[in-house]
Amino acid sequence: MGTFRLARRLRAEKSDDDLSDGQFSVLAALFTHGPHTLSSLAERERVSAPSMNRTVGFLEELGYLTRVTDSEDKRRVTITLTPSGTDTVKATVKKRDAWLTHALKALSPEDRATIADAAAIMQRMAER
Amino acid sequence: MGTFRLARRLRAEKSDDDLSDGQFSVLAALFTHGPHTLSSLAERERVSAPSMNRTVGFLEELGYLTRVTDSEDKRRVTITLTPSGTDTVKATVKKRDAWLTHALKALSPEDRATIADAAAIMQRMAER
DNA sequence: CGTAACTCATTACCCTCGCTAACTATTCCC
DNA sequence: GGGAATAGTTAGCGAGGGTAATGAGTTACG
Repeated sequence: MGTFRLARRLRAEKSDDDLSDGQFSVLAALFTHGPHTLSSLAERERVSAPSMNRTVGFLEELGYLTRVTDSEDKRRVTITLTPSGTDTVKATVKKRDAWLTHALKALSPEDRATIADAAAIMQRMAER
Repeated sequence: MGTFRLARRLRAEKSDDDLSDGQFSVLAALFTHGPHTLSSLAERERVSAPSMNRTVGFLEELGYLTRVTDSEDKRRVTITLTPSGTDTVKATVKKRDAWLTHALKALSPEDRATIADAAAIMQRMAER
């Protein structure tokens, strides 16, 4: 179960970010997959709706996203990245890559390729 | 950052266990690496001493391990798996493997090999 | 057409598990 | 012998997850 330990390690590494993993992950999802409703976000991140609601609320306060109630179905709320949110995603990706790329540089090209392949496979597994 | 999502997925999958990841991880460490002191366990799991202390306390209450103060250095405490703890490790490993092996069976042998290699590399990275 | 059932978001509250700070007991060393 | 260092522990905080309950809006149907 070294995966958990690596996750903890990664988490520790980006420490002086203002955003937690879950928070950033939401911004990233909005960035790569466009606007979502609350529940679709919750489902995508495999988290309960109330949890996602809190995360979204936090990100809204920071001005990274906006909630707009749908005009057709007023129960629904459309969550969209603000320009500031988009900037943050780009900046954070860059920052986070720093440690990883540093760590990856210490590996052989073969190892790097292995990691990349495995990442793709894991992605598919997680989305199953 | 699909790694976090996979970790969450794995976590969800073993849900009706009585042990959390961290708790099980401690038992597994004792199982594979033998008795530890509190601080060595904390360091191995990359967790603070108080956190590890709580986890160990919990596992002690369940009768999975014992604390014995060292006779030479009475500050130190030796933490050892009980037979019940050993059984639990074996049983839990078996149970946890179920979902993973199921998921892995859906992959091609090449993919499985990739995952295995990557796991080894990640292990090394996490322990750096 | 009106009401019952359902759906989406939200609020209230709790639990787990991480942390730091502070304390105790023991050992080290001068 | 007494101060510094070390191992474990206790106390208390915060982040982030969960479930239950509520409110508002929509849909189904008698």
